[in-house]
Amino acid sequence: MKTKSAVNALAALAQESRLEIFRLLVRKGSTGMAAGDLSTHFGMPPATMSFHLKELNNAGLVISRRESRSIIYSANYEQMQQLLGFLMENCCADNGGKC
Amino acid sequence: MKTKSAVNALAALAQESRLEIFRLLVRKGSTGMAAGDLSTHFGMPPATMSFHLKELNNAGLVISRRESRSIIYSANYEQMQQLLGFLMENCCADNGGKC
DNA sequence: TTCATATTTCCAATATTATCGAAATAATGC
DNA sequence: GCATTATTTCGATAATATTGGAAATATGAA
Repeated sequence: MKTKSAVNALAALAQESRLEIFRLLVRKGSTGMAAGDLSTHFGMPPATMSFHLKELNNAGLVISRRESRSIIYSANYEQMQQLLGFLMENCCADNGGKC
Repeated sequence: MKTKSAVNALAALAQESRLEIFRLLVRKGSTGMAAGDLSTHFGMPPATMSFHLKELNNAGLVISRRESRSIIYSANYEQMQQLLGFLMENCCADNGGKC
C-alpha cells in the first residue's frame, strides 16, 4: 500500500458517520446491507448516505453489488488488513526492534 | 475506545504529512525525534510541524518529553493498538463469524 | 409504456482544516 | 540579566469536506 491510498482510506474513516457505517458493515460480513437500509438505520437523507458510501468505495474500504433494485454494500476486509499493516510497517526498526 | 476518539486518531493520520511523520516515529521507537529535527527532515516550517505534532498529540498517537531545550516526540503504540482493534471489533458477528 | 421504488449526481451553502510568517514562551549558558 | 536556541501560539488566507434538496438515472412490476 502506498501513502496516498492509505491517506484516502484513513480520511474515509475519519468521519463519525462513515466510521459507524463502516463498522456496521464490518459486523454484517459478506451479507452486507442495502444503501437505503443504511440510510434508514442512521436516519440520514439518501443523498448524504450516498455521498458517504461513495467515499468509502473510492477508498476501497467497501464493495457494492446490485441485487434487483437495491445496491448492497459490504466491507472489503483485504483493504482493511492492508491499511492496518501499513500503519505498523517497520515498527521500531531504527531502535533495534525495541518499542 | 469510543467512536469520537477513534475519529480523532483517524483524522490525525488522514493527512499525508502527518501520516509520514507518524510512520517515521513508529520506525524510531522509544528513542523518538525532536520537533526541530522532524521539521528539518521534512523540509517544513517549524510552525507547520508544530501544528501537525499537536494534532497527533491531541489524538493520543504520540507522546512528548522535554530534553533540555528540545521536545522529543515518539509514537504511542498502545493508542495505535487500540485503534486497530476498534476498527475490526465484532468482525462478521452478524454473519455467524463468516467474513 | 407508465408507475413506483432505489440510488446517485448536481449544486450551493456551510463548516472544517492546512499553511506559514511573525510574535510569544521556554530552557540554557555566559 | 542578556543572548541564543528550540518550540509553540496567534492570526490571516487558502484549500477541502460535509450537508441535503431537487433533478437525473436505473430497475422491476403492472
